[in-house]
Amino acid sequence: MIIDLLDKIIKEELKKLNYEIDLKVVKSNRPDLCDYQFDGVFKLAKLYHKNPTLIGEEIVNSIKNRDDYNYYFKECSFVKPGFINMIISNKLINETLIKMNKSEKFGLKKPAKEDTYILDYGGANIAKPLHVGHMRSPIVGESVKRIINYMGHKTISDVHLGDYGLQIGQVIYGLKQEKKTVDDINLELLEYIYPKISNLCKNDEKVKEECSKITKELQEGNLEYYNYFKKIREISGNDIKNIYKYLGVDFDIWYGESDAYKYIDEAEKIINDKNLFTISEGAKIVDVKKEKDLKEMPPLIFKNSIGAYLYGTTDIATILQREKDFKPDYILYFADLRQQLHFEQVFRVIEKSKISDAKLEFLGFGTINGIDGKPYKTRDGQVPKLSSLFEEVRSIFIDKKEENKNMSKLDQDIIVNSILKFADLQNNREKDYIFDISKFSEVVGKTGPYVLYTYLRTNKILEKINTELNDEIYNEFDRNLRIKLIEFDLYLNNAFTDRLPNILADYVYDLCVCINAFYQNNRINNLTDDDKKQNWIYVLTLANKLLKDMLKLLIIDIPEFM
RNA sequence: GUCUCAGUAGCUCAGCUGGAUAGAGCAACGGCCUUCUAAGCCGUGGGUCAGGGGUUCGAAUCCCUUCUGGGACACCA
Repeated sequence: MIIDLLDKIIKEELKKLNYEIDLKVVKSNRPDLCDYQFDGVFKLAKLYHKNPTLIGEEIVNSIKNRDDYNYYFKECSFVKPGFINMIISNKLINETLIKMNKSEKFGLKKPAKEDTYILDYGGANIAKPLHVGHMRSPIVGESVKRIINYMGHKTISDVHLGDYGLQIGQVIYGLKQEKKTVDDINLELLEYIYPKISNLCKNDEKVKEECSKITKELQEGNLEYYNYFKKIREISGNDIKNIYKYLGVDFDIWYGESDAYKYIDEAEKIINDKNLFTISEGAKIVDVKKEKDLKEMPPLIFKNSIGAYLYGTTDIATILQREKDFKPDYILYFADLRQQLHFEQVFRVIEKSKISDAKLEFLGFGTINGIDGKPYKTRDGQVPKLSSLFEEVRSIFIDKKEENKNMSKLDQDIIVNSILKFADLQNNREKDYIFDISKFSEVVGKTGPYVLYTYLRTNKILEKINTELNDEIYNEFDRNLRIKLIEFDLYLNNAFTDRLPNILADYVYDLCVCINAFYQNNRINNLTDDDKKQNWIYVLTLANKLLKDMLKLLIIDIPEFM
C-alpha cells in the first residue's frame, strides 16, 4: 500500500525527467536513516552516462517541488553515493491507519480476478501412523491455503490419502500371513505390519511380487482384498482425521488415490489419442524427455509390467478428476522435496496430453533431521509418532509453570498448538531443518506463546469507546508500531506469491516485538492527556484486530487466558 | 557417475530477483516488577556469511571452481 504509493511518486518524477528504469522503491535496510529507499540512481547514471550525484539531486529536487510533497514526506533526500532516502510524514502514516481500520481486511487490495486453487497437502499414507515428518505438509499447506483465501481467491483443499498403491498390497499380504481377518484390524496391528512387510520386500523378490500381485488384484476389484482395504482405510483414516483435527487442519474434500481410479481409463484414452504411450520392458510408459534437459529424465510409468497402476497414474487421473470437478487455475502440491522428479514427470505428461491447463506447482519441503543432522529418529531407531510428540510437548509445557496445570484443557491444547506451529512455520519451507524437542517446547522468545501473550496484553487495554486518531505520533516506540502496521500487506503479499508462510510468521513476530516495546514503554491507563490516550488506544485496537487475523492465517487460535 | 539442494554468531534459523553498519531467538553478561500479565522490556559481548577466483561503483546474494553434507536418478510412494 505505502510502498506502491511511493513507487508511483518516484515513477512520476522519473517520467517527468525522461528517465526510465525498472526498479521499485523498497523498505530501507537502514531504519536509522529512513523508512524507504530508492536505489536506482547508479543504474540510471550508467544508463544515461551521467554523474549519479547529479541525477539523484535532480530527482529529489523534482520530488520536493511537488505540491503534495509535505503530505507524503517528512523528508526526502539524496545520500551519496546513490541512495534516495524517504521518511514519510505523520499524516500519511495516520491516514493510512485510519483507512486500514475502516476497510474490510485492512484495505488489502482485491485481486483483479478470483482464481480457483486446489491444494494438495495431505498425502498421508494409510498403511502407517503419522510420524513427526508428517507435520510440515499439513501445517504449511493449511497456512498457505488460508493466506490464498485471505487474498481473495477460492481454495479447495484435498487430503488425497495415499490409499491405493503397493503399500496396501503389502499390508494385506502381511495380514493374511498372520492369519488376521478384517475384524482384527486395528491401529496397533497396522503399525506393526507395514514396516515389517515393507522391509521384507526390500530383501525378498518373491514377497514383493506377491504384494504387487495383490495390489493389482485389488485394483481390479477383488472383493476379499477390497474388504481389507475398506477397513484399513476406515481405521487409519480416522486416526489421520483426529490428528489433523488436533492441528486445526481441515480439508474440503477427503479423497484418496482410490477415488481417482475411475478416471484412469479416460486419462489413458486421452494420452493414447495423443500417441504418447510406448511399451518398454513390458511397462506402459510416457516419454517426458525434453531436448534442452540437462538432467536425466526417466519416463513416467503409467502401468507396470504386471499391469498394476502406480503413483504417477493416480496423480494424472486425479488431475483429470479435479479438472472435471473444479476447473482449477492452480493446483499446488505440498510434498517432500524427494518427490520433485516424480511431480516433474507428472506435470510433463499433463502438459503433453493437455489433460488440464491449470498451473501446477510443486512446493517441496526439506527433510526433518535430528540433532545429529541425519533424518530424525529416536534412540531405538524409530521415527516418533506425531501423537506422542503432541503429548511430549504438552507435558513439558505443563511443567514449565504452576499456572499451566490449572489451565483448561482447551487452552492447553491451543497453546501447545501454537508452540508447534510457530516453531514450524518460522522455517523456510524448502530447507531441511533440525528437529529438536527442546526447541519445539520453548515458550520464551520467538515462539507461539510469546505471540499469544502479546495479543492477550493488547486485549486488556482496549476500551469500548470510539477513539480518534489525529496527526500526532508521540515517540519512537509509537512510530515503529505504526509503521509496522501499515506494512502488513507487503509481507502478506510476499508470503502469498512465494507460498512461504515463514514470511508472514516473521512479520507477526516483528509486529509483536513492536507492540511489546510500545506497551511496556508507553503506559496508557493512567494517562492524563486525553488526546494521547485516544491515539494510543486507537493504534493498539488496530494492532489487536490485525494480529487476530494474521494469527488465523498461521492456524493459531487464541486462548482465554495464559 | 549425472543432476540437484544446502554450508551465515557457541546452538537453531531469517536474509539470497545485488545496495549503506549481515539480523532474530536460545545460551552468556548487566539493569527493570508498590504502576495496563516479567511467557515481558531496556542494554552488552559474540561473525573471514565453508575456502579460492571472477563480474560490479557496490557481493552473504550473480558466475566459475574446490571442499563438506543432504537428496534424486523407470516398474515404491
